[in-house]
Amino acid sequence: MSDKLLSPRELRVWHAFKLMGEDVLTRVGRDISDATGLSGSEFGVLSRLAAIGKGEMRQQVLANMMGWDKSRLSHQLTRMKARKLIERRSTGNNTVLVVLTRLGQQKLDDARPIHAESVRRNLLSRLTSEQIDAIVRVSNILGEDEDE
Amino acid sequence: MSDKLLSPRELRVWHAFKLMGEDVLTRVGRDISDATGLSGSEFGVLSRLAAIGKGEMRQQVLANMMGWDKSRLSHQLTRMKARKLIERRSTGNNTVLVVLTRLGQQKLDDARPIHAESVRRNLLSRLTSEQIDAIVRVSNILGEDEDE
DNA sequence: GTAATTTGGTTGACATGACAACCTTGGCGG
DNA sequence: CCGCCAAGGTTGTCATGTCAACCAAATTAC
Repeated sequence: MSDKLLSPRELRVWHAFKLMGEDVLTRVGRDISDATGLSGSEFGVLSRLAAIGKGEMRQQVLANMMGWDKSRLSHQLTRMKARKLIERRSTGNNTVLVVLTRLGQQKLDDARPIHAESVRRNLLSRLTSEQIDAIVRVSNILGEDEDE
Repeated sequence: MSDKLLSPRELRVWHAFKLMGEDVLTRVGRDISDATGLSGSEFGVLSRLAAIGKGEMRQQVLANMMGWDKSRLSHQLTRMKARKLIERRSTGNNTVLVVLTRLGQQKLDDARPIHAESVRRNLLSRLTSEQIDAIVRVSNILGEDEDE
């Protein structure tokens, strides 16, 4: 069990694990994109913004919710601003508020039912509730920091 | 259960599912890259090439093993050729053989133990064998084509 | 106070991915 | 033969990610 290399069985687990996420993510992303023109990332950002009531949020907070670093978020917001999906509002001190635009809100409303249907079709409806529970537990374990 | 939108519980499952893959993939990729300079994709390509004995393979076959389309593979191979990890050998007809170079083989040998250790540390050792079995089963289900 | 650090964010360069248009070779129908 | 079309790859373009360097405001350390 602890050779220097992975056994064929371990390798199969690894490949299964990799494919599992990529596959489903790709499908859901394409469903959203085909129907609304939003990318999966854009949908994610818009969703989080809208989730907190006023549709505005500091970048730092948003980055944490997405699990992204500040650079990645900054680049993404630059692109989304160019597409008029969000605005950046400076607060005088050195923080920036990200604000949902009218267009962003509307695209989000369009995309939500598509997203819900796609997630159900590509993920939830294909698994038993035991399997779904297992995923959530595994995800919690793997999301923990290594050294604790 | 079948509203137009996802319930908070469904949403949590979705977020858990997304994070699970990204997280672990990123960690393993970084371990390999830090230790050897190979990216995760490069490691994947080299592994597959080496797995089939002679270390050479038609692009088509390789693309299928990776689950990539031909364009993606072609771009990747172009970059890897520039880094002297592989060569392309034309076969006279219109197919191309991808061949592992000496450097590619050596980098692969360096990376393998790192990869094995990282996959165990970040994935295998953190889960029970029941959870591992569940992952493989779920992956098989989700990898099936939608319409069957 | 003021230097050193931390916090919040931007930017440039480069690697990676998706998609569509395009080239070439090989078969095939007639 | 000739016209077509499929198979195998390449290429350009654009979106996305990562990394490191950078800048300014806010804290913290002396």
